[in-house]
Amino acid sequence: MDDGKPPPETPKRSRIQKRNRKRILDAALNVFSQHGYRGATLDQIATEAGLSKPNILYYFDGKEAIHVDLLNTLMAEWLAPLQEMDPEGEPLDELMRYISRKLAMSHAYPRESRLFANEIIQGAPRMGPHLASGLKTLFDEKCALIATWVHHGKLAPVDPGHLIFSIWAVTQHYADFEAQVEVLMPRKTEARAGAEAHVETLFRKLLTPPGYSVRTA
Amino acid sequence: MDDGKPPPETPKRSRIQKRNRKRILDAALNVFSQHGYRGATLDQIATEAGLSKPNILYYFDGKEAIHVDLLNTLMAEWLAPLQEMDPEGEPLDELMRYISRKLAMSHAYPRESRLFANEIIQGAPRMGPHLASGLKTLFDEKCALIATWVHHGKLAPVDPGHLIFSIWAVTQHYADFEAQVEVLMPRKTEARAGAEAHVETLFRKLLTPPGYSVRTA
DNA sequence: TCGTGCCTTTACCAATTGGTAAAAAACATG
DNA sequence: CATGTTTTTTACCAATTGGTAAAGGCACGA
Repeated sequence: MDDGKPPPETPKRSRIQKRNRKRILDAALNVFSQHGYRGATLDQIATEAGLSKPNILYYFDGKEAIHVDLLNTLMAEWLAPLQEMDPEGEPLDELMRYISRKLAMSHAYPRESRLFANEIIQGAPRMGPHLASGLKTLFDEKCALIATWVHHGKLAPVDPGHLIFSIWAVTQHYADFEAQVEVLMPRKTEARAGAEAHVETLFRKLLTPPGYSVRTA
Repeated sequence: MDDGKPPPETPKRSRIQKRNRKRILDAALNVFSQHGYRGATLDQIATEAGLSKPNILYYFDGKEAIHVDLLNTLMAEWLAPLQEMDPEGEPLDELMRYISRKLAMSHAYPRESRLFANEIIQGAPRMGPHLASGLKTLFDEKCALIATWVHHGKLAPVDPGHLIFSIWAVTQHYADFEAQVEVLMPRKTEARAGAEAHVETLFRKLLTPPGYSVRTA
C-alpha cells in the first residue's frame, strides 16, 4: 500500500542552495510587493538577486512558484501576533498588546504588508484556498474569544469581526499607503510616534468597558 | 506675447467619441483596478471595451494616458466628501457625516478605491505630483479645521492627520480587501450593516468630547 | 454621385515576457 | 588528481507586450 506522498520532504538543501534561495526570495519580495504578481518580471527579480534568469529557474519551478512560496512562508509570521493573543490574559491588555505589535510589524515589514495587500486587492487568486482554510479558522477562533470577553463585560460591546478588520486596516495603512503618508506627513519620526499614540487611543476608547477603573499607579 | 497654453481646450467631442471614450475608461477601470498599472494590458482593456486595440489608441495616446486620465477624472469625485466637510457645521456631526459618506462610497465604488490603492501601494509613480499639490493642500486645510475644532473643545483631543488616515484606512478596507472580507464574513448584507454600525461607534467614541451631552429626543 | 472627414480594421513591428536545452564551469569527494 | 554531482552560463523559443502605418469603411452634405 503506497501512502501516496513521499516522506515528509526534509528540504535537505546545501548551504549554497539556502543562500541563493534566500537571495531570490528577498529580491522577489521587493519586486512582487512593488508591482503585484502580473506586474513583476523574472528578469527584474533576477537582476535584483544578482543571478541570471535561468539560474533562478534552477531553484524555483517558475514565477508562480516563487510567489506562492513567498506567500506561504510569510503568512505564518504575519499572523503570529494575532495567534498569540492569549485567552487567559486580561482582555483589554491582550487586545491592546496585539494592536501595538501589529502596528510595529507594519513599520518593520512594509514589504510583507504590501505583498499581501497586492495579492488581496487583486482578488487573492493565489491565496484563496489559504484564506478559506487557515486564516478563516484563526479568524473565527479569535472572534469567538473576543465575543466571550465582551459577553463577560471585559470589553465594551463590539463586533469582533469588524474590530479585527479595523485593526488590520489602520495598522497596515501605514505600510501599504506609505507613499501617501510620506507626502502628507513628511516628518517621518514624528509621524511614527503620532501613529502609535493615535491608534492606541482609538482602540482603547472603543474597547474600554463602561465603568472601567483606570489604575493610576 | 504668446501665453504658451492654447485656449481652454473645450473637448468638443462627437457623441460617438463620448460613447467610446466612456467605454474605454470603464474597461480600463476594471482592468487597472484589478491588476495595477504594469499588470494591465491594452489587449485586455480592448477586449473588455469591445473595441480593437488600435481603435483604443485612436482615442488615447497610450496605456499611460488612459491611466492618468482615469486618475485625474476620478480624483475629484473621490475627494468630494472630504472637501464638503463644512467649517460652519457642528464639528462632530460634520465628521460623522464625512465618515458615513466615505464608507458609502467605498461600498458603491470599490473599483475606484482599488485603482487608487494599487497606484499608491506601488509608490504612486503617476500620481506623485498630484498628491503633493492638490491632495496635500486639501489635507492640510482640513487638518487645520479639525485642529481648531479640537482647540475649541468641540471634539476630544485627536491628531487630525492620523484621524484622517484612520478614516481612510477603515472605510477603504472594505473595498480594497473585499476578497478577504468576503471569505471571512460571508453573509454580505449583514456584513455591510455591521460595518456601518462598527465604524460609526469606533469614531464616535474617539471624537466625542468629554462631558458631551447626548440629545435624547 | 462624389467627396470629405471621421472612425475602424488589417497587417505589421521591435521589445519583452516566461521558459527550455544543453554545454560549460565549479565543486565535492575519494 | 580523477570523477561524478551540483551550479551557472550561453543560446535559444514561442507568445505577448505596447505601438504604428496605411488602407478601408461609413455617414453626410453639396
